[in-house]
Amino acid sequence: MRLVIAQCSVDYAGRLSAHLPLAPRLLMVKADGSLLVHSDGGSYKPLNWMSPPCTLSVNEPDEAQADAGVTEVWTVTQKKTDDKLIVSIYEVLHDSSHELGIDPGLVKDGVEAHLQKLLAEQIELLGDGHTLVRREYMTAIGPVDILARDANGGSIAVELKRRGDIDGVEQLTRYLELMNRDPHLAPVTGVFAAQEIKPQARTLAEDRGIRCLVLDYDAMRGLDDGLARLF
Amino acid sequence: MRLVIAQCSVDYAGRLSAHLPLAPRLLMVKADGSLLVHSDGGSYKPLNWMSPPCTLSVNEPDEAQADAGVTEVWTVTQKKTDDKLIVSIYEVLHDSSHELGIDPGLVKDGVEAHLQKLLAEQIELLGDGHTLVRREYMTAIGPVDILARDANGGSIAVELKRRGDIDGVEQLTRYLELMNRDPHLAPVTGVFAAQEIKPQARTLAEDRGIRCLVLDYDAMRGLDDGLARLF
DNA sequence: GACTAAATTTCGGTA
DNA sequence: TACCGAAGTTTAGTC
Repeated sequence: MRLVIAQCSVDYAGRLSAHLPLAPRLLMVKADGSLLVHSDGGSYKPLNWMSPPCTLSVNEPDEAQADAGVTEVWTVTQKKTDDKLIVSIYEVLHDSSHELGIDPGLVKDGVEAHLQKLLAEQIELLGDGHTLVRREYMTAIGPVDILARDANGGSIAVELKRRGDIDGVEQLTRYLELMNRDPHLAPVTGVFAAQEIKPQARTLAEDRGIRCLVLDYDAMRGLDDGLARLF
Repeated sequence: MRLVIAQCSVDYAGRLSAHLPLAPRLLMVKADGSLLVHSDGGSYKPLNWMSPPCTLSVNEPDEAQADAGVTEVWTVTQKKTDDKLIVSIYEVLHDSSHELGIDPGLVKDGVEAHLQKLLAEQIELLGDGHTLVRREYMTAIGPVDILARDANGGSIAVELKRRGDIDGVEQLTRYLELMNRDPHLAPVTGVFAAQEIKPQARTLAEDRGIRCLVLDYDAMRGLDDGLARLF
């Protein structure tokens, strides 16, 4: 990895056009040739970048550029998409290279997957007498997060989200439409379950006869830990 | 901005749990206190990070950590979400600080906006005899990208996307439902136009009587450039 | 400020 | 490998 702090301007041409005016920035060149241009603030997203696979070539400025004060021109190109990133360097303030090797990688524990597991274990949160049929119930247009039955044996399709948005209601609506055509399942009732449900999503859901259920992740996890301790 | 290359392991606890085993990595500390942990490959996304506003505190390792070879422990906390990032540093290979100042920011030109402009200019791509009514036609639930009329004077609502996904079809469906209640407009036909249309989105659209139109951005742009040269 | 839609999205899983 | 959905999404625009 090569780290360069430099006064530079940047131009990107590809899926869109973008330009960064002259300012000091960090240029990070990774081992795979990819380039990240970072400022000293904002989020984890760079101001501009080129994803691998790509190639970096360093060139002399032409006469006009040299007159403007450019000392180096970096061109990063991606073969597949024809994207091009051009960095005009005016002054290098720092330049260092480091051997890092390949990273062993991240170990992580997801959230929606965990929520689904917890709700499947605590299916009575849907209401008294509810039973689990199965998780990830396949349909022609994709898997329904949870299929259950209520106390009367009616089918319940559950769509799970961390944040309940309109998109999730649409998704569940499509599933319900399809499943209600299946005589083995119909009638199928929808439950939209999330840690947080946006008012507009709730309105749309209830307007369509879909029940909304707000889940308390910490409580569910706590109960799960409690169960784990008991057995 | 402070750049540190170090042997380190990283633990994150917050909306999920994540762990990075011991390896050399880049630690980028931005002026706003945010921290990015980068490896020497992958995309622009860091292996792990903490978004601002957050605070970084550097501490001595406890005895057990010191015995394991830890020389410094960085703790980054975000007050609002209670997220916590802990970096255990074993060996510092590089450490430098740089003044960058605030960045003037990115100037960019989107694609969807450009596509809309081009299609409005080349409205006959919708079919012979089609005429433009207006772009960004406002409805109660948001603006329709393009409203046009076909050769028979019938209304056409066009939803434009770079990538035609199911969401876009749902969006257009909502517009059509609403617009067809307006006697001045009805009947309104839908056209789903995109550079690329996903098979599932196409199926859903055609099932609802919405026509799909694949746009050739380069050709449209080329034609536009040609027009620009002519006039 | 809340909410919605887009992203040069990236990333992971599955058919 | 392509496609689809989620993301500690982030970001930008609109109401």
